[in-house]
Amino acid sequence: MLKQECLELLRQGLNKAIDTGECGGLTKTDIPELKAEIPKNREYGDLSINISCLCRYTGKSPLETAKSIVKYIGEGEGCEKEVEKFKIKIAGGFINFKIKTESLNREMNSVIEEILKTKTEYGKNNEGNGERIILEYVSANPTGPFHIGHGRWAALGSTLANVLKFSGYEVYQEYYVNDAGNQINNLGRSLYIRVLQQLGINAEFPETDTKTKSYYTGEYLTDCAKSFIEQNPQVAEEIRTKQCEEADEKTHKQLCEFAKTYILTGQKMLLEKFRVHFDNFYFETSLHERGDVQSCLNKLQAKGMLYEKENALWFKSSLYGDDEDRVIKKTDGSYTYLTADIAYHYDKLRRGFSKIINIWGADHHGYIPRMRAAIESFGYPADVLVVLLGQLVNLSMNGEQVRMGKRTKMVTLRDLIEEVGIDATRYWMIMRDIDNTLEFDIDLAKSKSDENPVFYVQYAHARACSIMRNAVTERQDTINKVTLPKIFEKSELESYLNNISQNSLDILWKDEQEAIEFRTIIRKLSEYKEVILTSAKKYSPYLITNYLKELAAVFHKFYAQTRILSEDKELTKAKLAIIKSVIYIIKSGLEIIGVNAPEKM
RNA sequence: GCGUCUGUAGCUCAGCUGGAUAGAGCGUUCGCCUUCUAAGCGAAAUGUCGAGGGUUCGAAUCCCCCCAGGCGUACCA
Repeated sequence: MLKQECLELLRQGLNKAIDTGECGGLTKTDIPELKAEIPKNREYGDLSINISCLCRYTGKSPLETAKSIVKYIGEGEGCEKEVEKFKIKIAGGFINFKIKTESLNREMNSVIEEILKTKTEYGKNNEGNGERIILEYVSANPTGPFHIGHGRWAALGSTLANVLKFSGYEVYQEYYVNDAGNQINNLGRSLYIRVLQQLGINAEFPETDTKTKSYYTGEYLTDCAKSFIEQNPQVAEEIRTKQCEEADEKTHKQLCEFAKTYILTGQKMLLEKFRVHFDNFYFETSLHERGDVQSCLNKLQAKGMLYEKENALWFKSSLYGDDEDRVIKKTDGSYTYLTADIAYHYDKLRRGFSKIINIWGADHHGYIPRMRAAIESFGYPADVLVVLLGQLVNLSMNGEQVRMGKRTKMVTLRDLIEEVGIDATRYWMIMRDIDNTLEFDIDLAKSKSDENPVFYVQYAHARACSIMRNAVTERQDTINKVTLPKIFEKSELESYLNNISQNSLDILWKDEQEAIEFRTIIRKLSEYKEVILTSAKKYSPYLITNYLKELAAVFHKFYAQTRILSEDKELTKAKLAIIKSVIYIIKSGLEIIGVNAPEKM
């Protein structure tokens, strides 16, 4: 890599300058990490190293410091020097490297060669070195359909899993099902009302103002009630004859179980459809059944992390930075949500994952300190737990905000997917940083125009594919009304691309004007590696959508100004090598974010 | 009150591990289809980077404070 070579040259110069005492107080140990970057303004050169940060040690101005370093590099005088591959020029505190054309072209050739050899695997790296990560996301309650926010976590989580895997992590995707607690009782009671209604009995949801007893009044339980009656005719008959205000214990249990399964099944189907795959669905009830919750409490007890107060059992989370201690066992003897969740996270640790990543909605942020406290109580470092807090989604339609309430009529994820499609929904859900509230404009996401980044990127892919097709098929010349022969036999072209040699690409650099265009697009392609890496390191899938949009823009521009297919077969082949590379990278990027890469549009 | 996220062009947002003149897209105006998809390309205009301090050779970027908005602040899950 030329970047490393620049840095190496600089290091050599710097060391000599230090040895000869020209760098004032700068010693070899306090040299900060220097970076070679592509300058925004390309007139400065191809790569640039900023050495201004050394000035505090050297006691000289940036320019003087740069001069004393460059003095010991290569041939030439003063501010302009030359080495085998670069021309070096000082500008203020910047040392700029202009890569000599021949080296540059060779670098470009090698990028294309690597892409064509690795195909959609280009950019794969081993940053993670097999580290085992458990990624938990969505984990919606089995009490209703997914709302838009769940869609964001689903898209984000599945993409993150893909990026991390691409970067050498081993990722286990898990979904936690909160199938215990009051909410399930509420669900069962709500289903009972719907069943009564379906049986033609006059029943309404009671007005409630207590926090522990409420109802899910959404329409979705109506369908659930229908299938309950269908599948449990005797029970339905009993209910009809008794017409009680509330179901008896046994029936209630049955209703709870039915509703839970019904909704969960629907959720699973929707996730699959949305291209989100979980390795495991983890049930809260299983924790209770195995006694894991109790044994986890024993563990905390043994560590002196629990105490009794006001007839409840408390967890000393404030010992580890939480604002206050938290109730672990209520006065009525039941556990809080936190209790089971601590047991769940303890289980994650026990299963041997070295990193626990959770995607939670921003409304759960207050929950982080107590969870972290639990992790630390068990003797694990606090940073094994990474919580990615996702800001919520604002939906707008016809210029109006659509609020998403949970228990009233709302726009669900299913509605959204039906309206705008899976590709657009996924793309839109991840294209903003997780820290930003997402403005989801349904009309825009639906539009098949340049306003919509999804189509812009997909269109670039389809366009590129189209060129590849045209290269190996006969075409109609509409003006002269003749059939143009195919330029290549399919096998001929494929064999060329699959066994690419760098020499065959040298033809690209003959025409100076075109060479500039080729370099622009190849440089963009080579950025993909870094985008993947940063995206994985920062847990930021949106960087990939940003990149894809930029790559698509570069390609569209390239397409407009450069003719690919021509009589010159050798040149055409080499150009097609670039086009094929573009296809691989876009395809790879879209695959990672779970969006289709259509070959025709 | 406390915690947390956000505040960059009319709109939606990049840039925020500090660096050389702050970038896109949309919208506006004007161009480009006689050979590879015009779902595209080109040109023009647009900014007290929320305000104020500080650190630094250098700040949209780091620190402090203030202002505005979202979210949270349960023995709910």
